[in-house]
Amino acid sequence: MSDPFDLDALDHQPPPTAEPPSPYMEGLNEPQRDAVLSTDGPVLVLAGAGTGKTRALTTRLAHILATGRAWPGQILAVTFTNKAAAEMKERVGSLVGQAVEGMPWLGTFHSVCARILRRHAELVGLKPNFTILDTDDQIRLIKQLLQAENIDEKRWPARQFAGVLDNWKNKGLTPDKLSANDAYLFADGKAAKLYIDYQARLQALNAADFGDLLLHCLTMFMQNADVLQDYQRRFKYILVDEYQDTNVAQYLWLRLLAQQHHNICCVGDDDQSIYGWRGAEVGNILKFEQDFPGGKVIRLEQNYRSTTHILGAASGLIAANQGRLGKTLWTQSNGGDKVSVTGVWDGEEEARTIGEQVENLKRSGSSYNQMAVLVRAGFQTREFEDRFMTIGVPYRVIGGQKFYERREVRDAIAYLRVISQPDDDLAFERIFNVPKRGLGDAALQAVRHAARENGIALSRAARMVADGEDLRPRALNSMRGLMDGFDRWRKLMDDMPHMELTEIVLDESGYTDMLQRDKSADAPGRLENLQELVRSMEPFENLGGFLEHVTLATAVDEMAEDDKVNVMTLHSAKGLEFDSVFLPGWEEGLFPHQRSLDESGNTGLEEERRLAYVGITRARERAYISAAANRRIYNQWQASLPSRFIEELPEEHIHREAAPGLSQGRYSGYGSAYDDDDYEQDSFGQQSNMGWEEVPPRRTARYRRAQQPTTIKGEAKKVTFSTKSETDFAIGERVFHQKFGYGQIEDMDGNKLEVNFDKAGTKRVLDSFIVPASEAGS
DNA sequence: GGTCCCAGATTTTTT
DNA sequence: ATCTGGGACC
Repeated sequence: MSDPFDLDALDHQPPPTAEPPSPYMEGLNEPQRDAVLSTDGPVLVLAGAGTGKTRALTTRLAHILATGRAWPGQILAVTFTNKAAAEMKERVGSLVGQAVEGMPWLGTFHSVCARILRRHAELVGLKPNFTILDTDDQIRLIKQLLQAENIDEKRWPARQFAGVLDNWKNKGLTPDKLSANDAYLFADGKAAKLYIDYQARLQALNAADFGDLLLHCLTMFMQNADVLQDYQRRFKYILVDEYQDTNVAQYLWLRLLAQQHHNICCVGDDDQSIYGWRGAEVGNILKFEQDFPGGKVIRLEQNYRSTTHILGAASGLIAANQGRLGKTLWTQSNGGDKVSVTGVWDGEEEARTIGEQVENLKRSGSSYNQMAVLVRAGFQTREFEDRFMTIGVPYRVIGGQKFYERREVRDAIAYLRVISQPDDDLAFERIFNVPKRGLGDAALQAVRHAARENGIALSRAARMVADGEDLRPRALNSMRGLMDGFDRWRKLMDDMPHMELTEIVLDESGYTDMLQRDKSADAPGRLENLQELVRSMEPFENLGGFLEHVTLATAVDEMAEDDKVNVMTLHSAKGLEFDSVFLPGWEEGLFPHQRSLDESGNTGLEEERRLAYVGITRARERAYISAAANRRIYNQWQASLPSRFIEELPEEHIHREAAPGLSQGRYSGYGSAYDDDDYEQDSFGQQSNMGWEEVPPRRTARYRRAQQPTTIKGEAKKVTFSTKSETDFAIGERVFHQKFGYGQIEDMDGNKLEVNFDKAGTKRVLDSFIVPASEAGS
C-alpha cells in the first residue's frame, strides 16, 4: 500500500503544500492508518460508533492532497448533511493548511448534484438558474395537479403522493421506468400519469425537487457519455460518508462516477442505518464487495468514546439484529457506571426524575452541554421542556421547526425567488396576495388564464393583466403596484447588494408594515426573524447563491456556547456525543414505534433497534434509560409496557432501578450507591409508594413480592421488567389501576396482564401497577 | 374577499 | 390538546 513518505508521488506531481506528510498521521491506530493509506482501489471502511471515523476520513483526504495524488478539485467527497460537509472541510483545511483552498466538490449529495446540474441544465430541459423546490412547494404543486385531475384529496392526500414520488426518485425510477403496478400506488392507477404531469410542471416552472437533483444528474450522465466521462476523469478520488444511508439513486450515481479511477472509499456503519424509511438501502453497504470487486474492507473497532458498560450494553442489544456485517467494538477505558434502567409511573414522573438527575449531575460538576435527552418522537420533547422550564434548567431543543420553514421567512424568500426567477409560479402564487392587497381568487384566475393563453409564467402574465382593463379598478391598481414593484426590484437586483435589496422588497411590498400593524403576540418575533434572514444573507455573493443555500441548507444548529441541556430526537443525535445521555420512553409502541412495526415488520423492528443502538452509543460516561407505565398521547392515557429492547440489554452492563430522585434524598449521588443491590430493593419499594401517592400505600404485587426472601438480583429483574416472572394475579380477578380504574383480568403473559377496564377498555399493563380490587381504596 | 369554524391528523428528517 | 387546512358563511 501507499506510503506517506512516498517521494515518487511527490516528484510526479508537486503537492499543493510544502508541508511534509507525516504529522497528520500521528496518533492514528493501525486500522485508521490503513484507512488513510489505502488510497487506491475501492475501500469500505466499517466504522463503528465512536471509533474515530471522521478523524480517519479527514486524514485520508489530507493525505491524498499532501502527497500530491490529487488536487482539491479532483476529489469528490459527499456527505448527507451540510454540517458533516462543513466539519470535514474545516478539519481537512486545518490538517493540510491554508494552502488548499476549499474543495469545490466536497458537499452534500444534493449540493454537489445541483452544482453539476447547473452547468448542464439544458441537458435535462432546465435553465441554469432553476429553482430548487422544497417539500412545501412540492406539496402545493401536487395539490394543483390533483385538482386538475379531479382526484379527491381526502382519499388521496397530496402528502402521500409526495411520498410515492420520493420513493420512485430514491430508487432512480424516471416515469418511463415505472412498472405497470407502480401506477396503482396512488389514485387508482393514475400515479404514472401524475408523475409525468408533475415533471412537466416542474420543467415549466424551471424547477427541480430534491429527488430531481440526483435523478436528473444521474440520467444526464447516462445520456451524455461525454459529460459523464469528463467527471469520471476529473474525480480521481471519491469519498462517501455515511454510506449506509445512501439510496439506490445515489449508489448508481457513485458507481458511474467511480468507473474510471475506481478509487472510491465508502465509510459507514450498517448498525447505524436509521434512514430506511426515507429510501436508504442498507443493502448498499452490505453488498459493497460485490459492487466494487477487489475492494478492501477495513474495520475500525476501537472505540474511543464510551465506557465498557455503555459499549457492552449497546453491543449486546444490536447483536439481536440479523444480517449485520459484524464488528467487535472494544475499548481501553475501563469500568464506569452501568447503564441505568428505570421504571417510572408516567411521563411526568419521567421528566421530573430526569430533571433531578440533570440537576445532580450539574451539582457534581458536569456541564449542561454535556447532557442530552434523546427521544424517539418530536412530541416527547415537550414534557422535558415543561419540566426544565419549571425547575430552571437551561435547555435547547435541536431540530424541530427550522428557521427557513417559518412562514414569514418563506414569504420573504418567495419574493426573492420571483425576482430572480420569473418562471417560479409557486413562489408567485404564495405572495400574490401576501400581504393582503385585495387580489383574491378572481384576480388569480385572471392571471392564470392569461398565463395559459399565452404560454407564459404567472408573474409575466400578471404584468399583462395589470396593463389590461379586465379586472375591477381596485384590483388592477393593486396588481399594477405589485408588478411595478417586481420590475423595479429586478432592475435593482443587478447592481444592489442582495441584503439591501431584500430590505427594500420587504419594505415596499408592505410585508414589514403588515407585521408591524399585527398586534398578535408572535408578530415581533416574526419581524426579528426577517432581520435574521437578512443577516444570514451576508456570506453569500449574490441572491442566487443565497437562494440555493436556503433550500439545500438547513439553518445552522444553534450549537452555541451557552451551557444548556440538549433535547432532540434520536435521529438528529446521530454523529453527536455527550458525557451523559438520557433515553426516555423505552416503551412498546413508542420505541420500537408501532408504526414502524406495522409498516415494515421485522425490517422496521431492526431499524428501531439500530436507533436504540445509536442512542446508547452517544454516551461517553453515563446512559439512563427509562420506561413509563402510563403515557398521555393526544390527551389520552395509554398503558404501556417496557420496550423489548430493555429485555435485550445484557444484564451485566445494566442496572435496574427506580426513580432515584424520588427516593427522598437517600440516593442523591450516582454510581457507587447503586452498585449495592440492597439499595435497589429498597428503592423499588419507595418508587411504588410514589406511584401510589394519591391513595394510601397498598400491597401491590411488587410490594408483596418484595416481602419474600429471594435473591436480590433475580428479584430486581423480575420486579419491573422480566416477562418470565410469576405474578400473583389470576385470570378473571377484579383489579384496580390508578389511571384506568376497575377492571377484570382477561389474559396474562408473565407479569404482563391484559385487563378489561370498565371505563377505559382493554389494556395491557404490568402487574406491578395494579392491585386487587378488594384492596383499592374507595 | 375575508373571517370563522369544524374536521382530521399527530414517527423519525435531509436535502 | 393543539394545530392545520378547507369549506361555509357574512
